[in-house]
Amino acid sequence: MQIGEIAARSGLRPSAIRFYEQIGLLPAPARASGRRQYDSGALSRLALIQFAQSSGFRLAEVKELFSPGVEERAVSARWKRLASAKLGELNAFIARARAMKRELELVMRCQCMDVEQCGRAIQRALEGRERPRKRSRALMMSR
Amino acid sequence: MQIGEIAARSGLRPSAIRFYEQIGLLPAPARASGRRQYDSGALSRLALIQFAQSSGFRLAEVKELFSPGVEERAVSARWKRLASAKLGELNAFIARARAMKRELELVMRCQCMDVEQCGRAIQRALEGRERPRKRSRALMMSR
DNA sequence: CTGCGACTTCAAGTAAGCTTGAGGTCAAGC
DNA sequence: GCTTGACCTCAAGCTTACTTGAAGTCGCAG
Repeated sequence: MQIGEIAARSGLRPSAIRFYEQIGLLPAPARASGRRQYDSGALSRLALIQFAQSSGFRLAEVKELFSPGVEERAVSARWKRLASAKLGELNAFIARARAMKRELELVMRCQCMDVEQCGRAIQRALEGRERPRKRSRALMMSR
Repeated sequence: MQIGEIAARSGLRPSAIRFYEQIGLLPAPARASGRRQYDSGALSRLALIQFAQSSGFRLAEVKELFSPGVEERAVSARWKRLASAKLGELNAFIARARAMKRELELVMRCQCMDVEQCGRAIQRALEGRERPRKRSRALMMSR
């Protein structure tokens, strides 16, 4: 299989596959006259990468999943460690999203005519309440 | 008020305030011997920016909130339009996060010893199921 | 006069996960 | 022999919200 075919089969673009190889996520395959030749093992590995990504893992975490340490020789052990950390992140994440929803519901009741009025209103409403010291950009939305 | 003081009062860094001015989010204030002089209106505006951000709006959206169009002259009208769109995004977002949680719970039951085995298992499990055509990176976690 | 701290501008760097572009190679088909 | 299409490498671009760094200015204290 050349890169175009494995790309089509996995639903990824050739550029993404080259990128995975570049960052060490996918082993460099054999070459025939300069072109990458893949086997079905590569396809499974791509499926695993995609699944992990869809479960919320970053590529760096997927990489960690792929690299056996001295301890966790079984991949299941690494999955479990990473997954429970990720579950915590997701919960924090959902909680933050819900807090945003509550703020948005307040916003829906805004009656202000101009930005100045609204700014003062917000300022009064927030007055005395402590401000987070460090700006935590907790959430970024999809495009 | 010089930039250092308004920064301290708003909890932002001077660099962030200059950046807001640069992208047209904050009007350029008067200057005294080259230095920016702010009034309390600027402080309210910063409070509004921070509140909008914490409600999930991007700076581009906040900018839109600040710019009256021909129609929506009242800021409340712009808030409502933006907020209802954002509510939709947030719901999609929470749904995606929950789907991730379900996948993670599957992962927690993994018994595989190595990556190859796990890759094949995932591949079999996903077999026949349609793959999303476009990669939608729906979620990014906080750092 | 010198040093200090706070300010100024402008450009470049950061994270993540790729994509895009430039410029070149290669085998097959006409 | 030439075109076409798929591949190659390497570098740079995209997005967002800033931060960081370099190099310079400013007023005030000592």
